[in-house]
Amino acid sequence: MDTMKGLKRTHYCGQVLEAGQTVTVGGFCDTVRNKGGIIFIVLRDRTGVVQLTFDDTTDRETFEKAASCHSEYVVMARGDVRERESKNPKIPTGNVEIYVTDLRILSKAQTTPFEIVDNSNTNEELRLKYRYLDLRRTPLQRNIITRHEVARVAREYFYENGFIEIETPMFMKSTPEGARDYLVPSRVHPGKFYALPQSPQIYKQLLMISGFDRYVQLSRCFRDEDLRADRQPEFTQIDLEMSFVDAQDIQETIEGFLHKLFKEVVGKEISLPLPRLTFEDAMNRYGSDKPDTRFDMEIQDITDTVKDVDFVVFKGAIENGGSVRAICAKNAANTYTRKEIDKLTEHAKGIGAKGLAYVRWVDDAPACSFGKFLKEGELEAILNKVGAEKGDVVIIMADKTKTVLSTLGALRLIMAKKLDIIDETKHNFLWITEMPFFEYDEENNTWVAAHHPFTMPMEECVQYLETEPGKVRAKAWDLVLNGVELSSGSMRITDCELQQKMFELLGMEKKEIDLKFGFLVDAYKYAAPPHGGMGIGLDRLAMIICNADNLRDVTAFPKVQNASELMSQCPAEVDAKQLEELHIAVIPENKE
RNA sequence: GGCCUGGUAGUUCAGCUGGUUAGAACGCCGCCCUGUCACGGCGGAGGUCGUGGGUUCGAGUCCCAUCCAGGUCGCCA
Repeated sequence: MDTMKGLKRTHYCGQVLEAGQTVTVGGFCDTVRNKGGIIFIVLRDRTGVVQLTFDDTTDRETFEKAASCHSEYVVMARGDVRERESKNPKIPTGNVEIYVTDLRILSKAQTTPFEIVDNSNTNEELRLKYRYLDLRRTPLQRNIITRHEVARVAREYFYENGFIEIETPMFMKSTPEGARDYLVPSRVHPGKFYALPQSPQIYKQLLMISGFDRYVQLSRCFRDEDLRADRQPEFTQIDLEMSFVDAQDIQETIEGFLHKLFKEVVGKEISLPLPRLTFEDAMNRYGSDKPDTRFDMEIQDITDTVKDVDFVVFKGAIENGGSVRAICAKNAANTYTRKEIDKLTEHAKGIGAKGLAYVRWVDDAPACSFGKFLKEGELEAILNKVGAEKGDVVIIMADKTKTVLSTLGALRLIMAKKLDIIDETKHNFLWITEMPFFEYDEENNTWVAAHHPFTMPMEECVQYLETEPGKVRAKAWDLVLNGVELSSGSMRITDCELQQKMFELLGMEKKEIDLKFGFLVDAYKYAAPPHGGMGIGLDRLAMIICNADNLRDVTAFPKVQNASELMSQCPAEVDAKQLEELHIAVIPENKE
């Protein structure tokens, strides 16, 4: 094995070189093409590839060394740049090659468990086990670097706009509301635990009370909940808080950031201000609090149109205070055959629907699943109402309005995907405003906070706090991009009395409040500027910018669905001795 | 916890209503090749069919259980 003694890297592989230069490069052997009398090695580093060439003008020892190189060996090479005899227009450095005079094999590689190629079909499980090899692949390198660019622009933007970056603790007090906490035991406090932050929420509010005025942090957050494609147990937030502002100011600040980000990283000018939709409108039109607006297919209320239809399903729903709503899928009749609609219905049943009615308009006569209940003109009225034409499929559902909306909202996404009508090049941002303050917990028959308990209600709703909690809207908002919730923010309560009242409304006893949030309640007694803030999911933002459909593709070392990491095999058992030091006894899982 | 999908050479896959010695491509190893770039030619090695049980004369294939991975619902104030 060689050393790099006497060599110093002068260029990266992806840099465009000119004939006549003498350069030194280092990297991984991407491919070795040994033609017998001439050898080509494609050398790769994080910037790209360059071709190294060896032939009968190369000295014997170097030539033989080149012949012994294999994929993924780490080498350094010094040599002269020449124009290629046969150029390769497919790569940026394809016009030149390096005639190597000094080759050093710095590290040999065992055959890798999968090929390090751009379009790897290899099972993700294996790639995650050897994550460090997977990360050598160009597409992942590109994603990780793009993620870095997002972080870089965020820091630049917020620093330029007077934000101060302050680190808040990773060890904090557990507050069992909301998501489950990851707990950290304490050696010196037997039976006591820290919690890893789900967000720096409380600390950043305290920083406003301390007068820092504008705070930002790229903060790791932790939630012990089940994973999804867009949910990892640890993730990064661009977390910020601002004083002497209202919702509009905060949103404008974020819009400024997104504008700069997309201009610099995506090369795209997004037009401001970003569109806004109230929560209620979003639910009514898209059946979701995070609508994907890259396509239409909006939900339409046809309750009035069908109120006289003699169909027990419609009638029943309307009599019980529910509604009948529909989505019209344009030109879907060929894709959505009877069989496909049945499949869709099965799926709908799986997510809470009792069934679906449909109209499939192929030929001149639309096929209607409830046609036999219809009187003259009623079908035409429905089709007219939803704007259906020949070739369309109309999906109709009748039930409690909440169920209808959420189900049709889910079907809308499934159908759009299958119909391939989503323009992947679009970046559709959307503010969702006037979020509901409370959610009804059907299991326990109580109202629970939809946000953290420091969220400010809208002034005009304060009067309903005790009488009609369902009517109360919060000074809280979400930012949605292409149907993914990117960010959420709110104004905070600074009035001690109102805060006290909120805690009471949420059913918290004074003792409990003191125990959990006493320090925060106390803090607000010493005056606080009006303030609010947001947390932007950096991982999700990077995911969408990279056009990835999974957070794992923009996370260097991600966890899999059961929150373990396949490479290091964590979480793992620990020594009995360690547990003893921490005063922890493990109760075996109860398996029946 | 529920539902859906998948697990066969190192990798990606094929393997029919159960039936000789489980195949292909890429990768790997050896030899040849002076303009390759998805290099090419010739030859070769490589398999506990995720695991455990069952049905059968006979199981990669059928049944049951289980493990692993993915998606999703619940969950994520």
